[in-house]
This record gives sequence, structure tokens and C-alpha cells, in this order.
Amino acid sequence: MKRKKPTIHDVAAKAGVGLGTVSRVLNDHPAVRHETRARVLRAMEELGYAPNPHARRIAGGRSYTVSVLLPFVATEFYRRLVEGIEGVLLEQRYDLALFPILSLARLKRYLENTTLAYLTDGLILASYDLTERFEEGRLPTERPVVLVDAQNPRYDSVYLDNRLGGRLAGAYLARFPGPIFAIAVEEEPDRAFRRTVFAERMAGFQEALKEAGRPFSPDRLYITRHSQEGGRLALRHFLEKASPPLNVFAGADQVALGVLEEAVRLGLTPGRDVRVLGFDGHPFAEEAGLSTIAQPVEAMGARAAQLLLERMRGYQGPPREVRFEPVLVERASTGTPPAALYVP
Amino acid sequence: MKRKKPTIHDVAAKAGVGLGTVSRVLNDHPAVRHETRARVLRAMEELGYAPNPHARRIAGGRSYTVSVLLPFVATEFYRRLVEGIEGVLLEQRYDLALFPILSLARLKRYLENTTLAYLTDGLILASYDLTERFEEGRLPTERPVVLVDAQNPRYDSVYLDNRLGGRLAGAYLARFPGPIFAIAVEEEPDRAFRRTVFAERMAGFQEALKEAGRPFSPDRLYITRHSQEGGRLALRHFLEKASPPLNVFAGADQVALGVLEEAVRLGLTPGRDVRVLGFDGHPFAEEAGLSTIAQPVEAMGARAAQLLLERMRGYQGPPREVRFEPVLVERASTGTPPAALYVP
DNA sequence: CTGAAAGCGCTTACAG
DNA sequence: CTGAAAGCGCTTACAG
Repeated sequence: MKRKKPTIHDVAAKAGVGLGTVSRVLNDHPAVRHETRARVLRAMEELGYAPNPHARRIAGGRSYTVSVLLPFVATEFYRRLVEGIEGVLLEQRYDLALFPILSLARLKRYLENTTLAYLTDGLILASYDLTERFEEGRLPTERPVVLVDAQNPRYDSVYLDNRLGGRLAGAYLARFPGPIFAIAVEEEPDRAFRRTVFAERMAGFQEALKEAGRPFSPDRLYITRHSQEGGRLALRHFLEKASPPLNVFAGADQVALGVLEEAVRLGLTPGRDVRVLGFDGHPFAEEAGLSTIAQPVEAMGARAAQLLLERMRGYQGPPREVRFEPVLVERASTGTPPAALYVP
Repeated sequence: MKRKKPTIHDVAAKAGVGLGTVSRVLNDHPAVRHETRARVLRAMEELGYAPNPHARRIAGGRSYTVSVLLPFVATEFYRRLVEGIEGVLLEQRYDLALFPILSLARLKRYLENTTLAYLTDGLILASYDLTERFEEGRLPTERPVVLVDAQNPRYDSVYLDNRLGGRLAGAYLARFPGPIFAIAVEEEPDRAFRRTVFAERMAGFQEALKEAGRPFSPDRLYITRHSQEGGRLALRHFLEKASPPLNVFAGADQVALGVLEEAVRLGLTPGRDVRVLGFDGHPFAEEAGLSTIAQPVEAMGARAAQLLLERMRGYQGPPREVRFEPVLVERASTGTPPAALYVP
């Protein structure tokens, strides 16, 4: 019933060419005549050929795989990031292996030389601040490493200017009447990761408010974990301190969504009684009509993958820094027409 | 500086044996004299030899890898489950590849024959109810499949008796004076997964309460997402309906933790003013002194891995069902001495 | 631009 | 119990 999977030999025979030629077609080698390539491609098609990645790995002496180490938090941010990385990698016939870092012990194990992650040609490390965990702030690996959503002078780093995002948020909300509140997101203390992005957002936010002549008072800050319910609690808290209309900057879209949810539950009108501004620009924010500071997460992932690919191909230059800028997107939750871009 | 990694040839030469013998030692083949084995092992040690998994895969014609497909939710439950699975797999020199199912589209892609997950020798599917998504409730793959935290008559299934867990909770809380409340956990509607475990827990809970002569009234149920803040909101809600002391069953430890947190914030004493019972038996529950219905997650994962390994080795019998039973663990949050096991 | 050959590092019958 | 050989499905110089 099930015949054996076709191999490169079958393709070569069918196309009437040598093995090497088939391999070249597979690898997009330029030195193949157009017509030959077409013939090989057709043979593959007809045979239903799919290359065996393991054979490729042993013959090529590489793994054709990139490890992505990321915090074990299932948020939309990482979904988008992985999507961005994967897009670039698959195009180059690289596989992506995900290593959720459940603990620091596990991160170290990942880097041991007997482990899967180690057998990989390069790694992308997301959101991890290296300096505090490893000696000299270097990972114990000789493979190329690229950081994303993090920064370190020793590695190529792709990151968002979170402070600028906070500034955009502050400058924007300062235009509205009514008191201004903010929700900061706090990480679980027992995580292997400590992120500074939320603190940076808040710092930029307070900076901009001050410059606008509306300094932020600390008692208008609510701190919660990264959950929608956290946003609900925050709004309740704010409403004990002030009456609508009020303005809320949430450090993450998901939390902002909770503010919106609670506002509606309480019979308040978002965009009028409660103006809500999120941070992230996730797709669900658009559906919810949530104004937000959008970050190009997929593009950041893609860029990180490109930098890594270059390193894996031998690029030896000094560490590179790629800084992305967030953008304010206005929607109904701040009472403005949907999808309009705010240009200061 | 960096010499080439040693191969099986180097080991064979150093130990003064043939290639085959080294391979046999690697694979725990019984037909190797004890002394020979020791010699080979020593040679490996001295050389710092580590087998190349890719070579193994192509020579053996198998991937020596198991795919674990699981929902993209980073909870303690999945951390424990993966740990249990991995323990068994690594022992047998199998690798584990994690595939977080970000969407249904992605699940389908995982099963396509060009994709990584497909190249695997078997798969473990966690928490997924197949029947509603695929024709005839079968996955489009010919590899062995084992379900864990889920049940389907067509596949080996390893699961917890969640209803029993709910019953234990109900029978236990019925012993205490004061009103009884419950918190049900709801899944995000847009997830590719729909889990029935939380509903089963609640059904068992209400069943037991009824049998105890203390039927549960629907207005004492609060529904929230799986977050600690959800527990905080729930307790606030309950306190609007009744005064302490009151009893709360939370469908998940994390939510129960939020109840505890809020109780303390409000100056109430857990175990006296508010009795809280969780569900899961996660390590953090012990630290928090949280009474809970404990499930042996690691053991469930390990069992699933064993069943799969048997199938991969050719076992052809009919689908097997392995049912695990939860256990009530009493701690301070219900006012009882820590770590005592409740035996009805 | 293309073919034939060597080789990647293992596993697996097959003899002995 | 053990060795020598064939083979897994590719990639990569090397000729031409």
C-alpha cells in the first residue's frame, strides 16, 4: 500500500540528471540551467518528493536549525515574534526549534553540548537579560547568537524603543481633560526572566507627562500581573480615586482590554467616560477598537532571523543594534475615529 | 584550537573494538560482554564523545523524536506534564519536540508531511478534543498517537478523573459551616482548544454537594479566566453576597491563589474567615499553604510517553485508557494542619 | 552548467 | 559476543 518515500535518486533518474544537479536545485544553487531546473522540479512534483532533512544535516555537517529560546509565557507577543522569525527561516530552508525556558536550570541545560538546542547552527534569545545570569554576560556557546526584545553590547540586538513608546503615550493622553492613570505590568518574581520593558514604558510615559506640564503622581499608578483581570481591578481602583471622565494608559494591550471590559460592565462608555490606551498593537486590539502604542513585533522577529542568518554565513563584524520605533494608533477607546494614525 | 568532535570511529579505535560494538553499547544492546562495554564506555568518557543524533536518525531510518502538541498556554500544568513526558523519553534516547498549537491552522500544518512534526516517530497530543475538529475524530497521520489530559476511544488516552476531583472537593467543603462558593475557569473563546476539564470538575462538585444535602445555588458561581486576578475579583464578588466565614472552591490553583491574596489584602484570615480549596496540586500551592485537589501531572505525562513508546515499538492492541485519580491535600487555607492527607 | 564519486556518522543484518 | 560491510539520503568539491 505505502510505497517508500522517493529519494533524491528517484528524482535524478526521473529527470534524467545526476544526483548533484538535484541537490543544486534543492539548494537554489545558481549554476543550474533554467531548463534543467524546471525538469528536476517537475520530477519532484510528480514523485511527491520531499527532502529528508536528517540526511541533509549529516551530509552538510550542519543542523539547518535555529534554536529560539524564549520565556515560558504564552502571550500574543511571542506568537507574533515566532511568526516573524519563522517566516524568514523557512524561506531559507531552516527549521526552527522552540525552547521555552521554564527555568534557569533549563536554560543552562539547553546550552550543554549534549542537548538538542546545542546542536543547532545559531540561536535567537528573546527577552532575556544576559548580564545578570552569566559570567561576562556571554552565553556559554560558540554559535552565533542574536538577541531580540533585549539589548546587550556583545551581541546583535533587535529591540523596541520602549521609552519612546511611553513618551508617545504620555504626550497623547496629556491632550485630554480629566485625571491620568497608568497601569504597570509586573513580572512574576519566580520567573527566570526579568524584563525591563515595562519599566521603560512607564519611565517614558512619566517623562512626557512632566514635559507637558501634567506631572504624574505615583498614587495614580496601579501594578498588576499581565492579565485581563488585572485591568479590571485597576479600573475599579481608579474609580475609587476619581470620577469619570478619566484617562488610562495600560502598559500592555491585554491589560487595557480588561479596563475596557470593566468599563462596559460598569455602564461606562469607553472613549468618553474612560479613555484607554494600550501598548503592543496586537491584532485583538484592533478588533476591540483599542487605541494603542503599536510595536512591529513580526518585523522585529524577521530582522533578528536575518541578522542570525548572516552570522551563520560567516559575517564577522561587530555587534549590531537594530532599534525599532513604536507608533501610536488611535481608535475608539480614546474617542477618536478608528484606525487613524496620530502624527504629533 | 577546536579539534573536531570525536566520532564513533575514534571511540572504536581507542577501545580496540569494531564500530558495531560501539553502536551496540550506545543502544544498550544486551549482546555485549560486560567488560567490553566498560572499555567502550571508558573510551567515550576520555574522548568526550557525544553521538550525533542526525547520523543516528538517517542510519536508523527513524527520527528518534516524539512531537508533543500542546495548547499555547504557559501554565504550571504543562510545565509539569512536559517534565513527566521528557523524563521517560530521554531515558530511551528519544528527543522531544514541543509544538505549541497557536491556532487550528497551525495544528493542521504541523501534520502536513513536509513539516517537522510530521517527521517524528510518534506524537502526544495534550488536552485536545479531537472529535470536533477532524473527520471521524482521527488525526491525519499514520504515526502512533497518544492523548493525555484528554480522552478519545480511538486512541490510547491518559487522563484525570476530573469529576471525581470535583466530588472530593464538594464532599470536603460540605463539612464546613458557612456558605459555599465556587469559581469556574473559562477558556478564551478564540483558542483552538476547548477543554472540558473545568466543566467536569464543577459537575462533580455540585453532585457531591447535593448528595451532602447542601445543594449548590447557581448564583454562588463566579466565572473567570485562568488568572490569579480572576480569583481576586471572585472573592470580592462573593463578599458582596455573604459575610465571612465562607468557603470557596476554585477550579484551579492559580485562581485559588488569587482568592488567598485578596483575602489577605482585605485583612481576612485564610482558613478561618475564608476557606479556600484549589485544584491541581502544583508546587506553588504547597508553598502558599493552599489546600487542593492534587493531580499527578508528571505521572500522567510519563505514562503517556510509555504508552507511546510501546506503540512505536510495534504494539498493536486496541486503544488503552489510563485513568488517574486526584487526591485531596489539606493545608492551612482550609484551616487544617499542613500536608495532611484527607481520607474520607 | 553538469556528472560521478567520496564522505557525513551512524545502524543493522550477516557471518563467524 | 563481536567485526566488517553495506547502506541510510543527502552535500560538496573535483573534473570536465
